[in-house]
Amino acid sequence: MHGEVDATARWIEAGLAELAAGGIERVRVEVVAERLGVTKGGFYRRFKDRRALLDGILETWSRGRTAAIDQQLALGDATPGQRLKAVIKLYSERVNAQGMAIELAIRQWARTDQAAAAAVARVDAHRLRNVESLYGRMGLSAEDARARAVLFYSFIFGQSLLFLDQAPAKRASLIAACSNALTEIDASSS
Amino acid sequence: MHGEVDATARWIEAGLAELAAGGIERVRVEVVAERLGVTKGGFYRRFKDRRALLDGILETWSRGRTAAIDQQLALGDATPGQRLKAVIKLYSERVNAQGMAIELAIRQWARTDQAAAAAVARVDAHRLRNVESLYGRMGLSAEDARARAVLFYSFIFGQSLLFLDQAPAKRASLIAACSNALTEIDASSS
DNA sequence: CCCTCGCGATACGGTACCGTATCAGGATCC
DNA sequence: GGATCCTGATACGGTACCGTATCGCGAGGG
Repeated sequence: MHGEVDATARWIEAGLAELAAGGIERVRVEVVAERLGVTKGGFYRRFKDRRALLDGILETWSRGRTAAIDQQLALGDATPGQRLKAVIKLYSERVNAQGMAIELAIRQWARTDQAAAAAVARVDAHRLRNVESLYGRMGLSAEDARARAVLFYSFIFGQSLLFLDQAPAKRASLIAACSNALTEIDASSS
Repeated sequence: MHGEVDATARWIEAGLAELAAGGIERVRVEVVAERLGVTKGGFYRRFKDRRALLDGILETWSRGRTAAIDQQLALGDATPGQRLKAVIKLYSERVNAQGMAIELAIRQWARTDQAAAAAVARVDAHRLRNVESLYGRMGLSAEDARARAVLFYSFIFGQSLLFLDQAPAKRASLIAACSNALTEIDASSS
């Protein structure tokens, strides 16, 4: 009986780790196999080819991301501002370096791969809808909420591009300042 | 006589094009040679190895970026707000898709390569200094100006990650809205 | 007019990877 | 206790690339 994790999932997991470590180009069948401590013998029994692994990675990633958003949506009594700050913290904290590395690698990959681009678009739509509604609840018009949501996520991804090696302390205070700027609403909308 | 462009520069130029098209992993000696319409025969006469080409690419890129900033600094009678808007426009316009593709590819590369990380850090420091001083001239404290500059560049890179395929019209209006938000200063700093 | 020399083409061996085919060793079923 | 599977190891041919060595050609200098 298969009391262990599905072996297919293990291949995908290892593929994601490799993706985080060196981009999609490093997700090679034999390299991932070595990470798993096996040879590629069993790979082609579960996956048609390397591309099938890549598609599995995309599927797992996009499912996980949208699930995380839905879960974050479900926490009950936080104000919109608190939730926005929580999202920024979630994405900018050192704990999540692996997740952000995967995110960036997939986005880079999406520039030349249709399937990856579709997965990213799906996840982004989910994210923007969520943050947009938070800004809406803070009193912004639909249009302003949309623009603010775009600015919000642009910041989240942008800051991870900007701080490649920055000292954590300095980085934290800068992010906090931006976090404040992004979670305040002033009445001076044009 | 060598009336043509330096052949070394041509290799680097072609390498940058390949970098934009598919990331650093696609910058292969034989691939770049094909783009130039030659074989790799002459390559190893000018470059020690593939790594030397990559270093040349970094050098050319970082020099070009810092030069562009200095030049942009030199335009005389624009207000800080106008200059900030001009920078956003410069980076977000479709014309510059190639430049942005190079930028993102190098940043992804920098996640696993020391030399690339150093080049990016050099260019970023130059950029942040410039934008920071513009915000300073608009009346922000040094600290606030710094944070605002970080937010500014995070947005610039983030939006290029966020809009992989978006319809240009929708994209333009969203960027305009963010552009306004980033170039206005209100007195409500904490 | 030949000699040399810089240049790119060609040819080569080596490596890392893909995908296929085949094989051996345990579990499972009868 | 054998026949049957399921699984991962091994072995193979093919491709794309790296870096080196060699060669032929055309341009200048004597």
